[in-house]
Amino acid sequence: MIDIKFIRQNKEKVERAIKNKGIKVDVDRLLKKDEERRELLTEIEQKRSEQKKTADREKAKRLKNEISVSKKLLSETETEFNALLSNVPNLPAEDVKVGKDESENEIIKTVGEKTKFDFSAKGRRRSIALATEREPASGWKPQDHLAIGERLDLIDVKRAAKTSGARFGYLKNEAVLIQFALVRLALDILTKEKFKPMIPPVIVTGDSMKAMGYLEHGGEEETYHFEKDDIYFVGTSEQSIGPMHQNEILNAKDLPLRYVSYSTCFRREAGSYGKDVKGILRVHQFDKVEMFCFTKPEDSDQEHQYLLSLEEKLMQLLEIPYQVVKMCTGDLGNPAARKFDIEAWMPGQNQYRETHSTSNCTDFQARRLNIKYRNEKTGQNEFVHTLNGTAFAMGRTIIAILENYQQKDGSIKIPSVLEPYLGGAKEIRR
RNA sequence: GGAGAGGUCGCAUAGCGGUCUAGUGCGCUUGCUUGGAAAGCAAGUAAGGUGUAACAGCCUUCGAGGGUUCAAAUCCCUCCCUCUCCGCCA
Repeated sequence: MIDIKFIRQNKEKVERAIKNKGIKVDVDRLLKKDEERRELLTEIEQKRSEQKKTADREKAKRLKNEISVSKKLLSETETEFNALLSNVPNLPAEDVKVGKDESENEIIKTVGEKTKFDFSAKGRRRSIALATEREPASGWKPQDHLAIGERLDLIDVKRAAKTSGARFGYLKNEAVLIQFALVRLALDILTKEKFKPMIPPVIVTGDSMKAMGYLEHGGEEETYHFEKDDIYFVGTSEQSIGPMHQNEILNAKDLPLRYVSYSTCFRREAGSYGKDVKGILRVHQFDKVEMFCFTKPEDSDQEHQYLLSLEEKLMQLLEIPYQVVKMCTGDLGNPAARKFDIEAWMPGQNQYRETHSTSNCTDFQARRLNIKYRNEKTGQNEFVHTLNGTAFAMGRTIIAILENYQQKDGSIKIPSVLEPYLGGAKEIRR
């Protein structure tokens, strides 16, 4: 949520931000409702004050009726006001490029060479950085994760379709062990960085979900919503970690407050029919290790860079080539002021695909969640900033490993950083 | 799922139609006192909105929402949550 006072004083700026995010909100009407709302409020407050003071019962009764009429008007006005206000997205940060959609995102960094498959040394895969000399042997093409997964009995989407429908998958055998290895690796790295490990609820109330800012502008369609109880399955554990401190005033000395949480994530993937239908790249359910931070406002940009650096560190440990993409305004989403994605090179698809995402949501979520800290300098309670970032999204990271680490003989080399977590296993072979 | 008890200012508690502008204790802050500390004494001690140059003022909030009343922490209704006992269960 954006501060209504800020909108009053910066109308043009807000309208430009809305336009740049590719969203429609009637700011004029919002401001009109704001004015109406305040007028009614003043009127009611005056009458209430009078009503309290008067000793005349007749007058009190008359005031009571007048107040009740105005209150009804006020409640209607506020309903519309709130709806309009919650549709105002977070403002993009100054340094974010104005752009229409993902086609205008900027690639700001590329790390590692696209994996080349040099099989001249009989199935031994060279390190990513060095394996640049040769083209693949003639007639040989890297397989995609589904082909690999089925051949090595690691992934089963056919049976998942039978039990659960489209866009589900069974992970099997070493794929499962790799998932838990990735979880351990992420937790080991991040607990050293003072992140508190969490396993959160994957179901949250409607209020929590709304506060995180993912329901507006079509977001509702992306969620599994159980209307009977007004609860949602989370699409990411961010939606469960953020609301945890709802209506709290955090201790300034505890900031930045960092959590790393492991949870299953649920997405309806409505509107993505026909897109990424192969394998487990885009599924309704996957597990993810997620970072979430609460910071002082002045620290959030630095924290954002820090989250990005941790994501990169994790990818570098896996030795998977990737690029860092900075989202343009049109691809930021509702709550984010700035967002970076990491896209891993996926040889089976011959393209970079998103595996990580990190956003600085500034005070947008904190306002709705009412999470503050005491600013020692001003003596005031101020809203904190919230940030989130992927540590590992399991399915996609496993895809990246299978596709980048495949050998000519059909086996998969285990990334060396994961070996200790897999009892020293070095490869998957059948 | 069944039965019962309860949710009040950071914590603990009182209040059960107007005296609540929510009392008291603890905690905390400041001052006095002290060589310093403790104790003692005194004062203060929420959030939000509106408003203001800034104060002031005014309004709201006793789990949430509705209702009764001139007047609600207090009465009524609905919902949420917590605790105890029973049942079921990984």
